[in-house]
Order: sequence, then C-alpha cells, then structure tokens
Amino acid sequence: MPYPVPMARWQPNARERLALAALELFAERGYENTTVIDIARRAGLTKSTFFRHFQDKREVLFGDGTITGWVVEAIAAAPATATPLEAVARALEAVGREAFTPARREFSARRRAVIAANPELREREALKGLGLTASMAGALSRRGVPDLTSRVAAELGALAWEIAYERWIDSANGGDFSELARRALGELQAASALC
Amino acid sequence: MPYPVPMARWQPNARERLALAALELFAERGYENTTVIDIARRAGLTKSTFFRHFQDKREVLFGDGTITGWVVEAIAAAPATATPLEAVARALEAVGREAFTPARREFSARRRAVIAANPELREREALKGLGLTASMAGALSRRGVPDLTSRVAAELGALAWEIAYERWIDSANGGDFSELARRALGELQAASALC
DNA sequence: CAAGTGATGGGACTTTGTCCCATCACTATA
DNA sequence: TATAGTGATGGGACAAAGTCCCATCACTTG
Repeated sequence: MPYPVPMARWQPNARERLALAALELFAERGYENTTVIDIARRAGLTKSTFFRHFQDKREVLFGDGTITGWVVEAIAAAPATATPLEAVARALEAVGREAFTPARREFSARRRAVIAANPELREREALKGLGLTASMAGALSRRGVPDLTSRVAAELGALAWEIAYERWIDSANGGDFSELARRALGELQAASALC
Repeated sequence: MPYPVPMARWQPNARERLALAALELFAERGYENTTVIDIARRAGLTKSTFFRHFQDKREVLFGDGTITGWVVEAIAAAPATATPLEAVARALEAVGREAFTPARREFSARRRAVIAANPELREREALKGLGLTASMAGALSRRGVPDLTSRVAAELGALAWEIAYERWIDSANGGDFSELARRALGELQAASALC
C-alpha cells in the first residue's frame, strides 16, 4: 500500500544484523579468528557502530535481558498458593513459550556450539547464568519465600534449565522445551531427596 | 647458618610476587586503573614475565587449582557409607582446614572486595565457580552417586560455600570456615525440604 | 671449558575497547 | 521555504591487552 516507501536513511535493525553476522562468522571460522571489524563489515557497518550497540565482542551473542524479564514476571504471576518450585516451573514454561520455540531451535543449537567452543564466551555465559539465577531467587523472595529456600529453588531451576536446554537442542525431533523443563525439574526434586 | 647463601640469579617466587603486587594495586587504585606493566614493575619484573606466569590479567587473582584438588580428594576419601551431602561437607571442611585458615582471612577479605568491585573479575570468578561445582559433581559420580543427585549435591555445596565464605569474611571475630560451612549446608538441606 | 638450560628482558605487532569529532538525511519549527 | 536541530553512523587517534620471537646471561652439566 504505501507506495512511496520512505527510503530509510540507514538499513534497519543494525543490532540484529550485527548479531547475525557475528554468529555466522564465529561458526565459520571461530570466535578468535573473527575480528570485530569483520563482523561490522559483514553487517555493512563499522567498528564504531558495533561498539555503540554492544559493550564488547562477547556481548554480541547474548540477549538484552528480555528472557530475564519473562522469568521474573512468570514467578511473580504464579498463584499465591504455588510452591517455590512450582513458580520456577512456570518461569521455565514461559521461557519455552516465548523464547525457546521450535522455530529457534536451530539458531539456539548453532549459538550453543559457538559458545561451547570458546572460553571467553563460556565465561560470559557463566556470568549471565549467575545473574539469571539471582533474578529468580529475588523474584521468589518477593513472593515471601524465605531467603535460603529462594536460593535453593533458584539453583534447582537453573540446573533444570541447563538440562532441559541440552536435551532440547539434542533432540532430533522437535521436543518441547517447556515439557522438558518440567520433567527435568521433577527429576531434580526427586534427586534432592537422595542427598 | 648458611653463610655462603648462593645468590640466586633471580628473586624467587615471581608468581607470588606478581599476585601480591596485583592485589595491592587493585585495592589501591582499582582493577581498571592498574596496568599489567604497573603490576610487573611493582614486582620487579616485566610484562613478558607476567604473561609467562598468568594467562591474562584476571587470572593473577585466582589460584592454580590446588583448592579444587583438595575438594576432589576429600570427596573421594569420604567413607563409603557417607551420603553425598556428607561427602560434600567433608570437602568444605578440608577447604577450611587447608585454605581458609584464620591467618588468610584478611587476605581473603581484600581479595573478595577487589573482585566484587569489578565485572571482569566477577566474570572470571563465575567461571571458576562453575568449574569447581563440576569437579565436585564429578567426584561424587565417581563414588557411584547417580548423575542428577551428584549435580544437585554439588550445587548445594557451592551454595553453602558462598554463604559460609561471606559469613566467614564478615565475622568480626575469627569464625571457623569449616564450622560455618557445615552449618550453612545444614540450613540448605532444611531449605530444600520447603521447595 | 664448552655446550646447554631456563627464567627473564625487550620490542614489534594485532586486536580490543574508548573518545571525540565529522557527516548528513530526516524533522520540527518559524 | 528556510533554518536549526536530531541521531545513527563513519573515521581516526589512542591506550592497554595479549602474542610472538629473539636476545641475554647466570648457572649447570658433561
């Protein structure tokens, strides 16, 4: 309809283009053999612009906190009668619904392989994981859950996340992340009893 | 006694001198306001030598894996009848006995403050924490503990470590790390039941 | 006494990340 | 229509991290 499509001054979605270019290049030739300038060039941009969008080279593979937001909201929104672990289970379900959808499985698999192959990226992911766990614990505390219980439940949630994520990526068919997460959480709860 | 002390060609303990110089400088003027060249100079060495002893600037604040070794050995050495959490408790006790002694509390407090003040250092610590947790889980698995149980017990151990470490550092008197760790582990076990 | 060893010094080089200023299509206002 | 912003981008200078390779030289070994 809009015939006179206003020619944008710049190509849109610079951030997304950079992130995609980075993932491609990292997968093709490895993280350490890829320069920030390479990434920017493939995205049709420059080094300056790259660092305007991302704090550093690692950050280009990590989201902007949207997932953390969903997790926190889901925990807050759980019924008042829900146990801490039930609230965590709903958070993982929300992640499966909003983020780890079947359409993104391929992308997630590539991203995961790239991160696994590089220590710097694993390090960044470790920090992101701590942050997410702390956010879950905080959200549980705001529900009135005692401090240590919050932290334990959050750790179990993080562990279930990891396990479910791995199974989701590795499942040849299209397993559902939400289901896998719920199952993992159940297994962990059972395992806790054996400690 | 040793009159003819053989004059060593170089000052000994280059690695330790570098680590000490780094901690001092980071505490004095902050991690990002300290150059690797600054550190080397204070230790009477050069940048080349610094990078010969440490992979990167962050690593200068982190040990060489000795603690991990003690933890793994302690878990392996626990009686066959010990539960997973009991084995973990012995590992934490070993750490208190070998590493977190009263004499090193002051040092640990400074080191902790420096790390807490810098994102890069927190990131490195996060990765080290993951490694240690994985080591504990591995040691438990080698005892025949089922996989998920190992991982849960290791996570609880890591959490108890964090909590006990913080309390140990903050205790004005000289609390004993081993005791604090055992108590923290007990509290976490109780908290697990409320999940 | 000669050859070797090994921790250190030193300098060239690439890359990351910071800073600051220039550019220029688009926008709002007069 | 003229004019003064706005804001995402470009570009270059710069400091520091980290890599590489060769030189040095007290000590050791045969």
